[in-house]
Amino acid sequence: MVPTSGTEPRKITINDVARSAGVSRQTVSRALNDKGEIDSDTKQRVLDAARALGYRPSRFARGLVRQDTMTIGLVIPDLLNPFFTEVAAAALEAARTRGWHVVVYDTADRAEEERGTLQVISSQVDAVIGYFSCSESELEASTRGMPVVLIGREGGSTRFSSIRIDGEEGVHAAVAHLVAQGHTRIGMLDHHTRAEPSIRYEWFTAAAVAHGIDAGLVVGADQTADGGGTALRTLLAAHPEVTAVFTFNDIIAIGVLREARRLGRSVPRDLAVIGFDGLQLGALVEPPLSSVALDTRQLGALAVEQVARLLSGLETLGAEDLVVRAELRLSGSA
Amino acid sequence: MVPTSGTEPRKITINDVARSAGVSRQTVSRALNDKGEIDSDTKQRVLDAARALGYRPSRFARGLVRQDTMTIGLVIPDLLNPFFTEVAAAALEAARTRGWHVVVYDTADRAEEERGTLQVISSQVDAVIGYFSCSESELEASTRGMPVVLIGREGGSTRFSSIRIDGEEGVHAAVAHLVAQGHTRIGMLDHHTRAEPSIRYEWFTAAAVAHGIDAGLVVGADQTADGGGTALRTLLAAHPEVTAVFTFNDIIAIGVLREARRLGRSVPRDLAVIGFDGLQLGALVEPPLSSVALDTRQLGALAVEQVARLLSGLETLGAEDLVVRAELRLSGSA
DNA sequence: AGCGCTCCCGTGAACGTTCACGGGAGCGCT
DNA sequence: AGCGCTCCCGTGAACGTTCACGGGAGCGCT
Repeated sequence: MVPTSGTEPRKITINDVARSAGVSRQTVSRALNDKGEIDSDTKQRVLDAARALGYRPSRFARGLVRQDTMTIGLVIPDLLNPFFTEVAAAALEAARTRGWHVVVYDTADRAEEERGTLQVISSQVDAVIGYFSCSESELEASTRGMPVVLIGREGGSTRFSSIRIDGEEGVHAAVAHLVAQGHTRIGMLDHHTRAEPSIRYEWFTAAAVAHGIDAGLVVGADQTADGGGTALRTLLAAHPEVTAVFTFNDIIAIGVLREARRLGRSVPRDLAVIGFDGLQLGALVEPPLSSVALDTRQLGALAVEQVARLLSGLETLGAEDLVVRAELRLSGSA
Repeated sequence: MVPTSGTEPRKITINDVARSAGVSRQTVSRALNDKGEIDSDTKQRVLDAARALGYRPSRFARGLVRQDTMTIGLVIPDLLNPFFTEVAAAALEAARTRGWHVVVYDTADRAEEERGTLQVISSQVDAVIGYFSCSESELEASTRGMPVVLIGREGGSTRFSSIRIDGEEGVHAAVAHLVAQGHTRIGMLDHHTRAEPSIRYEWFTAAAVAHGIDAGLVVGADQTADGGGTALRTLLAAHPEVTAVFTFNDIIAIGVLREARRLGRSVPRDLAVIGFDGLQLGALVEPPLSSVALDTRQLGALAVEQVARLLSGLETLGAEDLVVRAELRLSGSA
């Protein structure tokens, strides 16, 4: 019979090691876990046997009997997007202080990968924190009974907790600042992954209207630096009179800074720029980026905190507590 | 008796749901896993009971019986360091194509956290990819029998596989380029987390000697942009004649670019700068960063590939295949 | 009436580990 | 001699799920 490539050799168990070393499985367990109550010679013999056989303990069997580990899943669309890098780092930090493990899933911004992740995640983790683009019913179907905390998404149902990002005042302050600097033609580079405009655009519109300026100078942009550059060209081609730009996020704004330089426009003199997110990255570019900044560490900490409450059955945080405020932070670019 | 905060309510099991719904545990399993062979009314009753009780299946029990999931641990010192962000993203991507799960541990660059991670990781994952600063014997003690692939570290023993970063030629090319541009006083900003100089410094020294220039203009720098700025000031204070700088990595180089601007030095005219790593970030700063660039995606893919071979018992890759070459990539800064 | 088939459900066993407990051997002390 | 203690080791049970298998009820067909 030809052995197929799929025929795994039967898994080595603790009993195989025990037999090989001439001891009981309990003694093997003692040797491997550095417990006492074992002779040092015996211990060495067991360790040698385990190594010779290539034994690896089953984490499932171990986890089943001593139920002391907690693992959460973190689902993000793109780890290389600095915003999600910061969120992930914050979540990892908050999880670490609780001794939790974090399985990270990067869905590459594709619905297909997100669906695939949702299908497998429930058997891997005890709770989920994430940024999802699928419908709530899809989410519900694959996370039955599991705590789920959404980030940056207005939760329609009460099934899921969600951390809300409130930038209304911050965006208002940003527009007010630009107007105070004398700008009257302020463009916005929104994201364009969705058909409908973003809530950040709505905040911008409201602020513009409140200051009596045109809120219609809007162009969709890819959520990358290149996308920001391209969108800036489009915006300036359509509206050359624009002297200030507010962007959906910092990555787009950084692309704007770069493109402005290529176009020979000095920032902030010829073009004022304000982003959104307040990434650490904004301090590295020239000029340093002004931004409606939010505290990503607080965001991660809040998400983990809520998961902890959901898991323990404690009183959960209400929607009014699950908010991260974004505030205007002025730097060189505006 | 006062209930202590530690008294968890006994975990709800499949049997509790079965009893509540008046069926057997197998029927509960069928309902929850969308298997057939179940009446739709029964299924709904089970689902309701499960929800009412707050039942969450044990992933350990499930994993124990159907052994089909593979999980690897990824240990990095700082996810916010863009180099490790890229490595992590690459590893996640490579793992995803294999259907593997990845638990990420950020050790915050602290030996204590690294030790803590090592202690718990063995019961959580099937293999480890990581960047460790501890000794090999410590590593060995806590990863007994588990495949381990180290990145960017010369493996002394044969116990561990390691992905080597070979920048010798790339650094030589960088120095050659600077010399060709007329630079004779080239400084280096090494990292200073360790007592001994880095291997990148050794490459730099060898290249400098080969070109007959002084290799002694070296200053240690923190692995941050601020660290790079501070180190540049120190370097220029001691050696005002320096006209070019090679840095341990891109983050330090970006700090150098920023500091040069503050000092009124134009890059590359007054100061040429070449980094190491080739981060995507380098394209966002002004001027775009020249760097001895390595392919982080290849690095991640290679690490995951080796883990797969170690786990399956296939022939493993030898040291000569576990190499990522870093090559000079010129951009605006030099 | 008897047979086979489909639909639906339940019971014993197994996955691989740790926990709880029991107990033998050897030694020192009274 | 008897007792207690330490050191070392082994056996049954349990963790909570899925798999394999058996089987009853109901229906249609010959």
